[in-house]
Amino acid sequence: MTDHAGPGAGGESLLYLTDEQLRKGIEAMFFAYRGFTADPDRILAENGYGRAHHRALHFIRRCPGTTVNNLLDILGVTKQSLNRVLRTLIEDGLVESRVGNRDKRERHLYLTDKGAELETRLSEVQRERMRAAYRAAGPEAVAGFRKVLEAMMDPQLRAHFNRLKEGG
Amino acid sequence: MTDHAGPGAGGESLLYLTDEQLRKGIEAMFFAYRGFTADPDRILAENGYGRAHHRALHFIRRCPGTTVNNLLDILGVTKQSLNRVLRTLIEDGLVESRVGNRDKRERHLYLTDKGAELETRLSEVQRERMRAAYRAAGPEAVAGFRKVLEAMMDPQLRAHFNRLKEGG
DNA sequence: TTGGAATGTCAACAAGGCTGACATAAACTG
DNA sequence: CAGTTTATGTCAGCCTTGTTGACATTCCAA
Repeated sequence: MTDHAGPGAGGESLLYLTDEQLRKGIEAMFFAYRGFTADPDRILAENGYGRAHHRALHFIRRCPGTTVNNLLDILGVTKQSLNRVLRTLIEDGLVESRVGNRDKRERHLYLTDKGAELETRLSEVQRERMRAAYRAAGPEAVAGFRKVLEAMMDPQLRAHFNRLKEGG
Repeated sequence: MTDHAGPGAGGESLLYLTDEQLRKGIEAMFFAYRGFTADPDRILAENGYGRAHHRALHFIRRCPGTTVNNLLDILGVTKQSLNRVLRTLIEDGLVESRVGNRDKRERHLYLTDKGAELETRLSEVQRERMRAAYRAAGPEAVAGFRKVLEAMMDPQLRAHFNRLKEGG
């Protein structure tokens, strides 16, 4: 893995990165993302949902009462796409949509108990995979992992990312 | 970012991982993957291709002469899906399919000059994003990043991953 | 020679992106 | 108050990319 840290501890010095090393990182992202989504995908398929539903459930749990517009920003899809997903989740009683108090144009989204239950099941297997990977890789690796991922995001998404409640 | 590494420096000891920390890692994967694919997606859209084409081009470049079956394993899609993509790439003169010598049922896949050119353009922007993230995060972070990603893969995919030529 | 493997192809279907157009209600602005 | 903007929902249609099932071809190997 040739750390090749350059001179001092602190620094951004030059970091030699061959095309091959970078390609390997690209492939690592590709294969890891497959693993990352594999477990929840199975549960979703059993219940007749897809990844789009998972994403909505995840962020509604994380930001209870979020508006549709905020969710659109986070997910980066069109309102038509999101609406299709939300409609089924609401019809199926997993998500509740409440008209806003201050601004009655806005809809605030919440998980119902049933929605929270499915979200928990999905999240559980995914967290378990993360936990196992974190443990296998060790604490320093975890810190590095998150640094690189954060640096890889588009700035606007990084802002969203950092705005989400940090639990640790 | 409160790394919270647990007691001593060295160890795998117990690594306390709250659900919130794990969720944050999940979100990091989600947002980072968006960034990861954003740049090539733009180039692909200009040329009327999609991510599936990119994946095929990437692995054909990495494994020149690979068979369709091998590619199916790596990509994890059905032969019908892959075939649709390969057909357009072959029709457009980006990929060449040569009948095998030893086993004439097999098709060996190669990029044409034109295909290599597009792959290079796609790869370039993606490598540039990786390079920037790696540099921003620092060498130790890169090592950790790859450790966690590798631990996150399904074993079978990890085997594929490790079989790919390592440039560093 | 026959079975099975590797490949290709056709058809149909679904999820989940997209655009464009249009509707409604509420809020804001002058 | 009139007009505009904002937030949301909805309809219709299109595309990519995944799926399954069925079937043809080719050819290695027993």
